[in-house]
Parts: sequence; C-alpha cells; structure tokens
Amino acid sequence: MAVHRLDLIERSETLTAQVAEKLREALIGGVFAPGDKITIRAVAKSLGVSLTPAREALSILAAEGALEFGANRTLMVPPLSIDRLAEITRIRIALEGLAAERAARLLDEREITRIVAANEALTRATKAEDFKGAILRNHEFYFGIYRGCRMPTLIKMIEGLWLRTGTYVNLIYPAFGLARKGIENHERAARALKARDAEGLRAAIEFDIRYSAEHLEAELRAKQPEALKLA
Amino acid sequence: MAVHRLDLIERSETLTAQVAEKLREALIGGVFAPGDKITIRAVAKSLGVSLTPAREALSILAAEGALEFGANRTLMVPPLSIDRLAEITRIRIALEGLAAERAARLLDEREITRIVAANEALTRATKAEDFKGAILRNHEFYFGIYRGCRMPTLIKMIEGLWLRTGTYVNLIYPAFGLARKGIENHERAARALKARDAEGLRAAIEFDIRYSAEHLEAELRAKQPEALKLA
DNA sequence: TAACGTTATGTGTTATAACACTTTATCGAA
DNA sequence: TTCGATAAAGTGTTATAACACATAACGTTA
Repeated sequence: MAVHRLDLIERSETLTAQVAEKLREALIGGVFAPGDKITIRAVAKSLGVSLTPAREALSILAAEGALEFGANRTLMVPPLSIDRLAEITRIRIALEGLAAERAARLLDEREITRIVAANEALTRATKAEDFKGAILRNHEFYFGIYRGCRMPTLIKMIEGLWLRTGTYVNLIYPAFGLARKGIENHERAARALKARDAEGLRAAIEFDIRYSAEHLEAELRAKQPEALKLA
Repeated sequence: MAVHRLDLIERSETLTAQVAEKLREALIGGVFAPGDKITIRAVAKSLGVSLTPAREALSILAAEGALEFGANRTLMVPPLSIDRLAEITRIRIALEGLAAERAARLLDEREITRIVAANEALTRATKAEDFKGAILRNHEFYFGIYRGCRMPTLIKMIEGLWLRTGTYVNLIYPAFGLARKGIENHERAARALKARDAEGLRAAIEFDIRYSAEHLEAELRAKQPEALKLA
C-alpha cells in the first residue's frame, strides 16, 4: 500500500460544541450579568441553531457548573455569594497550587519564555488600561503555567473553576487591574518560574489567588451586600 | 383566605436526569467494562426512552468526565492508564484532604456517630465478603465525612473523581477489601474524627487514598500491562 | 379599584424524522 | 479461498412538532 502521509480531514465541531464554546466566551467576556435567566430558545435563535444543540450545550455548561438551575428548571448565570467565593478560592488554592508546583518542574525553557512574555504583555495592557486584553493575557499567563503540569484532568477542572468567577472578574477588573500589588505578585511568580523554584511558584500563585479573591470579596460586599444572602 | 398547609407537590425528575443517574449507578456498579463503547440508541432502548434524553444524559456524563469521546464521536467508558490514575490520585489527595480537614472542624456529634457506624458496617461487610455492600458502605463513610465540609462545589468535584475510578474499584475490590491495612486506615480516620483532629484526619485520608491507589496500580500492571500505553 | 378567572404567550421536555457518515454484512469475480 | 466492491444496517447529528406547565396580559366582576 502506498503510504502517503496525509493530514487528517478536519471534522468541523458539532453545533453543540460550538454553542457551548460561544456560551463560555460570553460568560467570561461579561456578556451576561449574574442572575440572568438564560432560555434555550433565546440561545438557539441568537446563534441560528435549533433547540436541540442549544439545549444540549446549556446542559453541558450546567454540568460544568458554569450555569445553574433556578426555579422551575430555568437556567441562570449563577450569582456569586461570599460563601461560594470563599469555597472556590479554597479549591483553587489546592488545585492551582498543585498544578503550579508540578509545572515548575516540568516546563521547558521555550515554554517559560513564552509565559514570561505573556506576563509582560499583561503588564503593558494593564498600564494602557486595555482591560479586555489584560484579562486575556492573564489567562494566557496562568494557563501557560498550568499546562506545564501535564495533568489534563486537573487543567480541565481549573478551567471550570475560572468559568464560575469569570463574569465577576470582568466586572471588577478595572479597579483591580490597576493595583500595583497584582503586578508585583505576577513578577514574583515569573521569577520563581525562571528559577524553577517549585515551592516558590506555588507560594506566589497561592498568594495571588488569595489576594485577588480578597479584592473581589471587598467589591462584592460594597456593590451588592445582598450577595451574602443569595445562594 | 383559608390557609391549609399542604405539602408541596413533588416534581418528578426529568428523563434526562434519571438516565444520567442510572448511568452513574451502572458505572460504579461495574456494569460496563473499561473501553466499552456506549451508543445513544442502546441506552435509549434499554431504558425505554427516546434518543433525546439518552443523548443529553450521555453528553452530561462526558462533561463530568465519567465518559469519554473515542474515535468518530463515539462515547466509551474511559480506560484507566497508569498515568491517569496517578493524576487522579494527586488531585484526590489535594481535594479530599481539604474536605476532610474542614469536615473535622464542622461535623456535629450526630453526624460523627453515623459515620463511625458506617465504618463498622463496612468492616463487617468486608469480613463477610459482601463486596457490593462494602463498596456502598465505603462510599457512605467517605462522603459522610466530606459532606461535613459544607462545600457543595468541592463535594461535587470529588464525586466526579470517584466516578472515574469506580469501574476499576469494582473490579479489584475483592482482593483489596480483604487487606487488613485498609481496615486499619479507616480505623485511624475514625479515631481522628472522633478526636476532631483535623490534621490527623487529613493525614489518614490522604494515606488511605495513596494506599488504595498503589493497590489499584499494582492490579492494573498485573492484569493489563497494555494500560500503560492506552490514553 | 382590587381581586379573580381566563386567555395568550413563553418555556422546558420529549419523541420522531431526516440526513450524513461509518461499520458490518453480503456476494461475485479472480 | 480470498479480495474487493456493493448493499445493508448502525450511529451520531440536527431540526421540527407536540405536549405540559408556568408566566404574563387581559378583561370581567364585585
């Protein structure tokens, strides 16, 4: 048999997967407000698909925890209570600390330089008050590190957690992004990374998670004290 | 208005949710073998529902990581490679350690006595070689503890992790359950729990996770050395 | 005007049909 | 018998229709 090595035909993703991805983007992009009800038909119509893939995508997002069921089986963007933020923060510290520690040991030089570059781009974007860009760079920086741990299940779980706070991060980033402390935290992480200091990187990441969570919590208390009562 | 206090009508769960639950039970019950292909129509027919809820339930299970996509969008019960087991074990230690530590501080006396009772029932079932019962008691014991941490998101994540190894635990339990060491581990956890020794409980749980993972790994290497190569 | 019943609209749920693609079975030719 | 083409069955994907239930709008009545 003549063995010509050909690239595989790329199979376009299913509509369900595309809808789910669009919804994730909208969620971290701040398109929805916390507490917004999301209906199947609205999603289907706005993306030009039938009910079937829209509904399936929504139930996937719900399974991932990015959406939640409200009364009467309606779906909504979950509001973030103080308690829930505290819980997510604890889990993030455990999981992202683990990922960071292992990544420090496994990342190769090329990846490290790319991550450091993402961090510099983040600093520039923040100073230029380009918040959309900063959020993207921030994601690149963190997940550039996490991908280094070579634990795909772990990475997927961390992504799920980020999705839950994504809406809020978007809401408060302007105030938070300008804080000098945030940039310092990233610098510390970048230094530990370059030195391959696993414990140091873990500490820096954990500190940054805690720091930004405190910032977000303060913002929550200020802007919507009723978050204390919400589920 | 005559205010007669009536119980609320119980709304039966959707077919989708019921199918998903049945599948989870089958997965931890050892009905499927790792690598088995699962088709939408087979699930639909065997449970007497149409394609729609069957398909939706399957995609939820896939989102939870309990099922995986194989070639050509087929769904299958994910085989457990040594690497993947190692990854899951690391995550479990991080997450279940966190849950146990907080639970030791928050559980009340009534819950603790119920957990200890579940452990005693587990020991009895193991000695009587009632493996089905032992697996159930084991679940009760662990999640009795974890529920005490009052972190619903965390608990759901841990449940997802258990689902991934469920099939295998079922396969190897007879050999594992009889190990005296396993019972000792549980006893140590129960003692720490009664003493409200958070650090001790975390250590006991972490040790038991590591111990049973080693046991499972040895079994994997013995029974199916090809697991090393599988994804 | 306020409370209530009625109708209309919106919404989640489920079944079914149609389509494209893959896998298996079948069968004829070398 | 074996290889390869063709037919058949299987399978995932998607759209649509029908149904039950919830909510909103509307008008009627006291």
